[in-house]
Amino acid sequence: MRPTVHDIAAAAGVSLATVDRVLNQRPGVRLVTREKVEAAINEIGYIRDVAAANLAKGRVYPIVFILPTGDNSFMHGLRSEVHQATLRSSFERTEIRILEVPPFDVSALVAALDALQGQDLAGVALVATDAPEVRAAVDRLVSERIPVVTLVSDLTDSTRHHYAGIDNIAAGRTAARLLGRFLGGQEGDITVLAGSMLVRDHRERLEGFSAVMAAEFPKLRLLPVLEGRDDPERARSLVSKALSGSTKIIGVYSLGAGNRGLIAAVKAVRPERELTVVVHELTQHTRAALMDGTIDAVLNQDAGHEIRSAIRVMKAKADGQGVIADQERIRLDIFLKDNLP
Amino acid sequence: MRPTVHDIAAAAGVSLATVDRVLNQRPGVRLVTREKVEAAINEIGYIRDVAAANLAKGRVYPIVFILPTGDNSFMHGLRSEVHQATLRSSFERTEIRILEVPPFDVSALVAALDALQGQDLAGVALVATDAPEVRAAVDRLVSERIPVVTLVSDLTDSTRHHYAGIDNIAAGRTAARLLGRFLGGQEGDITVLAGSMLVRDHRERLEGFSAVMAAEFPKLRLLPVLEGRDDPERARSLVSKALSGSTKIIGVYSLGAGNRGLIAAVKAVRPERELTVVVHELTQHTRAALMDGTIDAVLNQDAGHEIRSAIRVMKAKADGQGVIADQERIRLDIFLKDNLP
DNA sequence: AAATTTTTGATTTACGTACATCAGAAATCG
DNA sequence: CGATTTCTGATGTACGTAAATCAAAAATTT
Repeated sequence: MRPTVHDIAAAAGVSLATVDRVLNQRPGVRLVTREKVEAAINEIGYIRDVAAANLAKGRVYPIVFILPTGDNSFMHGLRSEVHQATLRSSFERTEIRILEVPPFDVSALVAALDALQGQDLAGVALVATDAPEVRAAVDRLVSERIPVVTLVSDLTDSTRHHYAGIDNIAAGRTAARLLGRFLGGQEGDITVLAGSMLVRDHRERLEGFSAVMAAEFPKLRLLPVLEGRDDPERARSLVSKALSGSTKIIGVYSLGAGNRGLIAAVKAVRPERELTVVVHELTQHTRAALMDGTIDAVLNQDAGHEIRSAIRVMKAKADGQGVIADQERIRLDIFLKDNLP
Repeated sequence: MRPTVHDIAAAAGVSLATVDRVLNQRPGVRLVTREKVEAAINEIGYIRDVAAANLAKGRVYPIVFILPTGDNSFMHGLRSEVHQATLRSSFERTEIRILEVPPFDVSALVAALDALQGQDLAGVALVATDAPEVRAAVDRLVSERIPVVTLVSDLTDSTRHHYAGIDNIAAGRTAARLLGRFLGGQEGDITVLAGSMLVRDHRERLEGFSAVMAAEFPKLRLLPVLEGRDDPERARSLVSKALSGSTKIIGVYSLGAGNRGLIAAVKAVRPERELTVVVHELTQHTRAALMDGTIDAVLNQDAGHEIRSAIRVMKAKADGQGVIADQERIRLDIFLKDNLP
């Protein structure tokens, strides 16, 4: 059986009350006594039973998710996964609140973050727009000892505790290799559709994609990036225009959301044009397009895993505990039509 | 706050003791009273606080893992993940025991399973060799109300509670499409290296692979399957012989373990021969081969996830609880050189 | 109706921790 | 040295559940 507070008390030759004072950093313990107790804790390898402690404390974890509004399927999925999590909240002792802010809107995000200051929170998770103001607002929360986790898109140089999302540079590189290999040795143009260069995940995907394309597939030329702002209609018109503008386009990489529009644009030129298409985020639209051959591969991050991981990490940080790093690594899923879940 | 046993007692107009008798199926409650209590439980939506119950019971979960011996890296990895789990056992209240049996050995596996009968276990996890005798032995454990989970390779038609592993037909299909697309429109032979057709995962991978190859890549011909018994040395000699036997081989699919040997065989004919190679299981050897270009893609199942998932599921079953299905789905990882973890 | 059996209630202890109170001991101050 | 402050111990209650005991009530049997 693992040691308890009683064992510490016995080992250190002090009373239970003193052990409690040390463990919970309450005042009224002389330095020498405190050290004696801490030595005993280390020696017998005491680890607090979090379940029992939570029971005694009646602990709950108030958590806030800040998510972008917008009607693309990926964000819908993310919101829906947070709602799923709220259904489990009585088991997990969480109290989840969702704030919605306009996408790519720095000041709205900052305002939402600042409004959380002073609240007693076990954690804040946000889809970050990568800007200095946002970073500063996050740092303010962190300095209030509130655990902060970035979701999907990370924040450069901030002090956030954790990032629950994929390695976007690797994702871009992977997309490039898939597209390049699928195209065999063909020569032609590649068009890239992004959401916005204001978010770090999109920038990083592009960076990885461009690097591998340049280094390993010299016969493929990248056209200037289209910014669809993750909006299906805008994406459709941009891609349509690009396709009619150049007949040399043989590949498409969509690194953001709004793929509903992209799929429509590609379908409109089929079957006259042969296109190899790699996109991000598995939704009902991209899934159908993968099945019917409009798309060749979908790169995905599992929103459910991200949300659950973010919650686990925030709770652990709030308790000053560690996490199983490997378990919290969000993986890049690659879906071909054969391995759809 | 969620309702407690006290709330049930008040709602049903009975004492705490009676509620306890109903909840824990203890004798001494009249049918009408029991129904009254059960009605109250449903009405107020009581859910047992598992943490508090475990605390009160001093509950531990004795779990047995039955793993094949053998010196291929994948099984080493699997064993190592179980060891990792034992390190967390004081937190998770598990008591994990590992039994080792020779690989592909039906009677040894049956003997190990039967030896567990009558023991008070919270779960048994095994890498199944797919045979009727094994299925019968598993069914015997299940009929003793011991939760049984198959790991990595499933058992046909058994009553096991859960399978913690990937969809191997999908894995085979995916391998075929990757190999087919990477080979462009080339014509030639494909050689397939398996471990043993006695295990269901290998059979299923082959089935999926063959199906997609036949249906979508008619220019690629499958050579007879080589059975390497997951042994590196045997794999090396089989593949070497095959490569020197036919100069038309342009692709290799290794659906089992022992890839150390396969890699050596491929390297021996490089760079004269151009081969596209897809293998299963990410190990230090396959990782290095992916990096240096010997291998083009690695399909992987995350052993750590499988073990942790198996433990979560066994604990939940032992408590008669449900699981988050999506969380327990083991995903097929596809690794190119760009997205290695 | 009495005797017996079955069912129910009341109460207590326990799990490991948190937290509060009060008295007593030890240290520090004047 | 006494007075004060600081530290420590002893003790009790609580969290939500499990499990046991014993007494009392209700149902059943004779």
